[in-house]
Amino acid sequence: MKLSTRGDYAVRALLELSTAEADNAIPLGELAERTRIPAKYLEQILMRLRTARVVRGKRGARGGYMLARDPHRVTVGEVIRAMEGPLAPSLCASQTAHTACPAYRCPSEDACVMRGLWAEVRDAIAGIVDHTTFGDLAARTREQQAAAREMYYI
Amino acid sequence: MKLSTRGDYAVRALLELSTAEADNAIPLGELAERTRIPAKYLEQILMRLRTARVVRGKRGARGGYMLARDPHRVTVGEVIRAMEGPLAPSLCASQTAHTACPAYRCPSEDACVMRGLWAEVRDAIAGIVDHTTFGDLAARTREQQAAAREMYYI
DNA sequence: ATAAAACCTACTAACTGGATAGGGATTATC
DNA sequence: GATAATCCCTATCCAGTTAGTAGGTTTTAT
Repeated sequence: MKLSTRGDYAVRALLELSTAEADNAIPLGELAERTRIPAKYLEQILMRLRTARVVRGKRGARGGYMLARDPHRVTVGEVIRAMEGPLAPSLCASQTAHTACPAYRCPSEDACVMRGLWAEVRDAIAGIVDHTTFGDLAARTREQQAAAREMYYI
Repeated sequence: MKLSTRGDYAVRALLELSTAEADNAIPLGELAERTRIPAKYLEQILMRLRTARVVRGKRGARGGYMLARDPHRVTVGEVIRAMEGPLAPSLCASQTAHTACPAYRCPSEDACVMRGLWAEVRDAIAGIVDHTTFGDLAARTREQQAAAREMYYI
């Protein structure tokens, strides 16, 4: 159930964008440097995120990338789905990309025991990632940093 | 977060073995036929499951495969891990195969916001699959079949 | 002895992940 | 209006994994 680097990179880059000031575009090069993600690879990821309407690009000099919305309105789940596809372990249990069950002995959608289990798992994952926004993550990051500073002063 | 066919096949084959009578070995060919999984591929999967001590093979004529334990003592989580690796979205949040966080800006294990989130997801998944056994699944299957028969008689 | 079966190793084709490369289009600034 | 910075887009490449096939060796019930 591991995330590919694509998903991991996307989340990390967005967290970086979320902690930046609103309406302040960060150029690819700087974002890549800050996150230590290969620039040209990050560019492709940002293209996907743009297609998903999660980020916006501003062209030309002084351009860069910024969140397309308020960080509190961008969920982690939406980003993971954009990068990795549906959350469900099996497409027969997916709400966003449902397909028929591949099992030979699947009695019917409603009666399929495996599908029931995969749907439980999907709901459990979605319950977390769809209710966590980049606004939340940015806030937690700030809290952590404040806590670290306090430690330092003692 | 999708399962590969390997994981899906493994679970389906084990469910088939779980509904069989105890101590009654099912030969590869029959298991493949019942589940409609390519026989030689299923064989490799069963080899892995044997290494994981989930199934046992009985050689020679009248041989076949059977569960190595009572179905109620084989969890879905254990099988998924054997086929797909750790459940956690990132290895930094894995309990079974922990490694350092790959993020450049990771402040520390305990303070890492991303790791916290991935750990939540891992716990949510594990909470389901580690508490669901093939005994449970077999029972649910029998219930469904009984319900289907009842429908038929009405 | 024979046939049925697990066991094991090697191979292959296709796909995916993780990049790298390079050119075209747009825009702020001088 | 030239220029430099920047996004935008497509192509290519390599390595590893997935999904499957093939064919042999060993064990065992009959």
